[in-house]
Amino acid sequence: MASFAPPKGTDDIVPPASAAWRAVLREWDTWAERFGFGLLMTPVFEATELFARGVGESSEVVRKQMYTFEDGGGRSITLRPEGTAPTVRAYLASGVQGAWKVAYSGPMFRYERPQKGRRRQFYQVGAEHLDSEDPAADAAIIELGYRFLEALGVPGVEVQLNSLGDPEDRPAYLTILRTWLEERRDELCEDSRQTMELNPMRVLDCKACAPLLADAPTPVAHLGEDAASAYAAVKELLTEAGVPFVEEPRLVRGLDYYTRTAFEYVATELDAAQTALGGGGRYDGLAEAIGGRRVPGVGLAMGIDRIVLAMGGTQATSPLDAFVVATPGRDRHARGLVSRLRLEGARVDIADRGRSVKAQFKAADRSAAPVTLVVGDEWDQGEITVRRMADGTQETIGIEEITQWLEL
RNA sequence: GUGGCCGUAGCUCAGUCUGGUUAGAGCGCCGGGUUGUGGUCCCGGAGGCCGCGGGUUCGAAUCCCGUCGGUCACCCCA
Repeated sequence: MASFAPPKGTDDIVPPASAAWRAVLREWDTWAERFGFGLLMTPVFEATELFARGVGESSEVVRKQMYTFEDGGGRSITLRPEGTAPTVRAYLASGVQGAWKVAYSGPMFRYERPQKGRRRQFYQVGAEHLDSEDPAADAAIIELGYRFLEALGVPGVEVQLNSLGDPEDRPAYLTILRTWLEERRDELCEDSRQTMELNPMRVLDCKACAPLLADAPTPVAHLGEDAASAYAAVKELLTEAGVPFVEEPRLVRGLDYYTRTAFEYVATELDAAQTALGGGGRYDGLAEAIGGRRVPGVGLAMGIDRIVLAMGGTQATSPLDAFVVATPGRDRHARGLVSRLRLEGARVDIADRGRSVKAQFKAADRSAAPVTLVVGDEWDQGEITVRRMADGTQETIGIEEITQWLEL
């Protein structure tokens, strides 16, 4: 037998499970629009250099997780591992001046060993607010993500918040941190000792060293004046908006471009390996890092795979309002009825022609539609039979009453 | 990149330790019982290179080696 399995670490997302995905994407569109974010679509592949410079050479993503290949023209191409760098590139490419609020959704790619909630091709929704330094933009982004998860009914969502400070404050802080880490070098795990050389701040995130790091100097305790007042403003605005959050001084994100605000949405009810539903932060230096002018910005990204996991298969609503069954010889009438109902906005389906009534009812049952409409000889009297599938009760009604009966 | 577990029907699995006629079950699917009624019941049917390759043997789903795939965790992250 031929193997039709998709490539390692990728999935076909098929019904009925895909219903949850559809719900997530719809909810995202709704909330992004409510918050005033336009739609952005960028290529799924970009020049490798964009991510190398944007995401950062010291990040795990760039060092060993990129899908990179050479195209027919000898260019080094990379399947996008995240959406922020492409967004900033698109902003610079578009020639737009001033604030830009965009939202996107689509597949991202990272070459890793797959496991639960972590795939080589995974899906994110994201939003970015460019050319804004106002902490209100940070707060609105965080609120957007929170409202979205709330509306989906994701249980146990916790917003974790931190500030990583401005680039100008970074060298002084890093010196303090390095010194502190050096003094305890022997107590750190092997990974942390390596991370220390590459990007000392990320050591703070090491779970194995967590007890030791409880007293480590944190970026939020060494903020410059501007970053400190911005952080205070973000917290105040979130409180006013009614978005609960917890401060997490050792929260450090894996991508190198973050400055000031950093946050994560954590699903406290999931296993440790999948708790990170999404996150984001401010990236005031990113546009310059990829060779553009200074464009401060803040954004968020969330993993649809993780959100669906956290929702725990809660979607139970029927995908159809009605299923139509045709008795022998009534197929044309039945199909005409289906067309009419669809035009009126109903979600209706019908089986292939030539199937026995019994087989059609079986299909109706499987479709989970709450009612079945039977088109039979009563059609000639302007009537059809409607059957409630839950309890098997049925009655004959006038054709014109259908719309009303379906409560459309 | 590291480690554990697992590959037999569409799905879940038994059979593997102790090699031996045509490889099984449940569920699902299709048809019939009921030529206009599903979900229950009864009957029938389709559907298997036992992951792949090599080796041992008179004989391999079963033993050995390799390989590929799946899965979970570490790392990291979404």
